[in-house]
Amino acid sequence: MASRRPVSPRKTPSQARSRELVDVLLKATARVLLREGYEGCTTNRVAEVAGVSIGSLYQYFPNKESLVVRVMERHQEKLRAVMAAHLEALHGATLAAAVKVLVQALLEALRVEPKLHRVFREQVPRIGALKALHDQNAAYEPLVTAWLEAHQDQVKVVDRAAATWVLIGAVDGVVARVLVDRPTWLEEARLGLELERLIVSYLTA
Amino acid sequence: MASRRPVSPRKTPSQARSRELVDVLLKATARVLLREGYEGCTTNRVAEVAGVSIGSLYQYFPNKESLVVRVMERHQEKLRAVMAAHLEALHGATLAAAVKVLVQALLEALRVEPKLHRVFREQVPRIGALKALHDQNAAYEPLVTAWLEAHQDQVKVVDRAAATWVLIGAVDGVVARVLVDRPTWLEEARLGLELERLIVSYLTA
DNA sequence: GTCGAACGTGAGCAAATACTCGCGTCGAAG
DNA sequence: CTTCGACGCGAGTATTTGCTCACGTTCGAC
Repeated sequence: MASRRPVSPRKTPSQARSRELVDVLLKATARVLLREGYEGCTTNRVAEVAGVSIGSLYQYFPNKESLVVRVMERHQEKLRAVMAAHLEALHGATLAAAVKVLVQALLEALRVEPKLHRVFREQVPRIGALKALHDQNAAYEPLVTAWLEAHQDQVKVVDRAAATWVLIGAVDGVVARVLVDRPTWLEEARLGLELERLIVSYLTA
Repeated sequence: MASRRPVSPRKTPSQARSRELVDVLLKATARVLLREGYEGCTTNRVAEVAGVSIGSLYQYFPNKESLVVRVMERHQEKLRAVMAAHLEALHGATLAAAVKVLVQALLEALRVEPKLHRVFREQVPRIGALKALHDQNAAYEPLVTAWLEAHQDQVKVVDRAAATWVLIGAVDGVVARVLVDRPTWLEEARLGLELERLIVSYLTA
């Protein structure tokens, strides 16, 4: 292998054809990730699947990691968009209603590309620039804490910081398990109901 | 790299010195995993750290994956042993008491080698023979379901199968989050209390 | 039409890495 | 003491893979 981690800056696509090329490359990366896994996702293979020269790939992406980072970022932006569309309904909602909204928003977001989401979780290592992307949902910490504070009259919580991590961890864990072991449950109402019960009962018991 | 996935069977250590060699290799693997991560855990590096010839390594381990598999198996055996030591106290316990026992058993097990545990979770890919080891806690499914059935008089659960996955996922998720973002909490009582509340309130709400 | 810049190409390099093989050493059974 | 198999060694091989570079092509401004 050549020198590890080339830092050399790459071109930014300016003309239409090169912007399309970048798009084709990212789609190919996702495709390869799905079919061959992270280890099989080599730069040469991505270029081949994209029907693009390996040299062109390296004009816009400095290394393999940056490819996967961009694909994950794109995916997470989609998730955020789907969730954001639901969060309007939060204003002035009771605790139970708010939880329902949040859970439904989360589940609908996960239905966007569950297979790809699973590959990210199972195979993409939590290393370097990729690590930050995995910890994305840890970024919700202040939001959850604030939300708990806003509903403090309806919530029985001793330690708000601890409750925040427990909530995030628990929901994230259930989602991960379902994604891997019972993916079809994403389409069923039961999962949402159980998640709501998990959250509400923990907060109000 | 040589031919992928050599299936050739390896020697089983019979004399004392070779059994020690295998032990040294496994300890070195754990050490390298901790310090250099999974990607940096090459067979050559493991042999070097172990102070052992690369050839000797390949006499007892057919490939890199088998090394990591053995290290994870060893670790999981330790966890099981720690947990098993606590599970005597389960007989005839009430639901709340049983949950307390289970949570404490789990937390004590996690305190064995949390750093290593974290590396397994964060970096070891869920691929091939390693995948099964990651899904270890999914193996608790029938036990949890049976346990729910045994306490059905104290538990308000609609769908026992769904509840099982929610429980396993939630606990696993909280543990993962704590291990990564708040490792010091493993030593504090608060975490156990919150976990108990999460489980008990979900089951009895 | 012309010219310079952006774009696209793919053969091929350099480093890394999983793994083998031939040879020397040690241990223990007789 | 001899012998034989288990043990241990590490230089070396086959292959992969991330990445570069010299060259040809297309685009768009003038």
